[in-house]
Amino acid sequence: MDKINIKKLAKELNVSPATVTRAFRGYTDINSETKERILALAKKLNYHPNYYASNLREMKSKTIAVIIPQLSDIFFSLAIDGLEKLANQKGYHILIYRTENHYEKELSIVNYLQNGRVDGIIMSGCAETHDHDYLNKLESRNIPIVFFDRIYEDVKAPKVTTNDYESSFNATRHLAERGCKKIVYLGYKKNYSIGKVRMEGYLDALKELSIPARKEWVVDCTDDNNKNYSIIKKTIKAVNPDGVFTAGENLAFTSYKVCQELQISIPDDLKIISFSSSEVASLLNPPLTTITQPALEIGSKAAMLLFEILENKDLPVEDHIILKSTLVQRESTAAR
Amino acid sequence: MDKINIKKLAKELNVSPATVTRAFRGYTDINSETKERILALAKKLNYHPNYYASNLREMKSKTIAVIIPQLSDIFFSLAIDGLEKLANQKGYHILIYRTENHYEKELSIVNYLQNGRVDGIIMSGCAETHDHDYLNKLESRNIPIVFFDRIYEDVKAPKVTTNDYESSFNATRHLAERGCKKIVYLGYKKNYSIGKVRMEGYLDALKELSIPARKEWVVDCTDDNNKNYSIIKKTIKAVNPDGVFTAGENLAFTSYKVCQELQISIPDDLKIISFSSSEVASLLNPPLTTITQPALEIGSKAAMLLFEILENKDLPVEDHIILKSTLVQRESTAAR
DNA sequence: TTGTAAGCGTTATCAC
DNA sequence: GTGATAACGCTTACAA
Repeated sequence: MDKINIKKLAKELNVSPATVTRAFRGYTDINSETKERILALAKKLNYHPNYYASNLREMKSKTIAVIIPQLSDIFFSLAIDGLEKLANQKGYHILIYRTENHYEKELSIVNYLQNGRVDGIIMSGCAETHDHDYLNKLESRNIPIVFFDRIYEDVKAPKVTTNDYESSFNATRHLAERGCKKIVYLGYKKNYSIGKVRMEGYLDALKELSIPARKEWVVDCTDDNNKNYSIIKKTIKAVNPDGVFTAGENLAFTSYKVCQELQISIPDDLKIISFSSSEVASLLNPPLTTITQPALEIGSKAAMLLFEILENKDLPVEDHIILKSTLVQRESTAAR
Repeated sequence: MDKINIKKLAKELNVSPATVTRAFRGYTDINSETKERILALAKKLNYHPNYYASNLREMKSKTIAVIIPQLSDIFFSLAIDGLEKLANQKGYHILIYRTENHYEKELSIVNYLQNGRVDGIIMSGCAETHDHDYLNKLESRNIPIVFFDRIYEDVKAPKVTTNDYESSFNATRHLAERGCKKIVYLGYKKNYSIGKVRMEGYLDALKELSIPARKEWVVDCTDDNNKNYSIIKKTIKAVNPDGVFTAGENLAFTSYKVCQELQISIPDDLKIISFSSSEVASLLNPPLTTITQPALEIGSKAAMLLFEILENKDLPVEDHIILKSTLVQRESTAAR
């Protein structure tokens, strides 16, 4: 069997290609009997309108790109689950790109997407400190962006985040209220927006609590759990903190490991609180006090914003949606 | 500024569109000076060859679809991380589709993909017991599939799995060797291939150990942690097992929760072993004995197979790659 | 209700 | 080295 296309299908039935299109697109100006004949043969021959030809003709793709650092982080995978669900309902398709936190990758992905392949982009950035010209170029192409979680303040685009500053502030105070005096902040490289904001919440809380912050209390971690293990171990040995606030759950998990090895008891010797979206937090030993982000909702809100823009090019949309995180207290910060 | 395209760019420089293509595709039959002029203006005008036009012309998309039940499962997100990495190296793009374990969704996704949108498909199925004609149709379109983890035996396509049967057998024996006599298997609906295979490993191990299996020891769970909570609680109360073997880590996590509430001590009253790819297993209370799957490798192997097929349409590729899982013993199955 | 024909933006083929 | 031209498969005016 030769490759089927609209012309062959049309010829087979003695109709024109235009009529085949009418059948497939659900237009009303077509005899219902003709339509049935067309769809029946199409099914038999396994004909489907070629996606690329349709797109070329229509100049839109019903596809969006999602750019994130990585997938195997429960926060991002939840966000994408939420986002995909909405996209699916709206008939959109999702291309996934991972930056692995490399600026160069982000740059090349975004540049690539200038080719009109997607109608819009949802992203969580990894290059806060870099120049963002490559993103502004998208505007001239009418490819809208929506940011979530790791945003760029200097790019004019809608954003969805949680109340990171406030949450960090509260987390730090939470530790202090439970008696901690030496509170370490384990965060990510300061060029991530969230790294910075969370650190600021932490520092401001210390200030308000009249705890003089020390340089060695603020620790930059990486994406590599093994490296983090060394970093955290070194920090705990050097600083001997009684409280640890971590910007990501992996850092908390790794801190648990370090404490296990150093025979430091949580929460008696050291209290830990962490940002986390994972259900396992409550199953750790001891259960981990978390600031839980509404990851699914963040994803679907970001998608919602993008679709609003795409479906309503002129109307303005909300500029910055802030979803609240929740502090869930568990045993890792229990006062004894 | 009007929308830029190859014709306008060519006109601007007094060259033909063909020459512009030569510049962009790195062909050698072009004056290097001309090439530079073209690329320079292209950059200035932010011109990129239209993706859909190229694809229509070339009849290939350098895009693959990945169909999975969900993303927020560490196994799948790791697999996709591995897969994306390889795809990226090979210049392929990834479309993500979630079935949420609904056969209808899988069906409609696969049918949709008949439109030539992707060059190939990598999938983990959710409809073992259904008819798989929709997948066979892809063959006539020359769209290859590679399965991973949740495979369909009756579809002729390369597969990547772990040694599920053997691992389940060993896990069950592991429990028995540590004194368990009433071993419950918490699995997923039997129409998943892995659900079935893992159950068979469990049942055969019981047989070999001369432990008569009882119907109520084999429990079907769902994708909903709350529902599972009720199911597991009911089972533990009814059966009062001394060993639990779970087919997925969420089931183990949930079992921990149930034990917490019922004041059942792990591993003294009940030992637990589970399939899991998550790094948190070792941080649970107590640390969970796992059968750890090489999730990243599974993803990249599946991608590798697909690319081999795509780049070498005629040559046969390996039919079934089996990667070994590892039993990592921790405290949840300690003999006391 | 249907058919005709133009055109979406590329790229491959051929001619020069 | 370069240009003209046809085709990829579809959709949409417009005509009938």
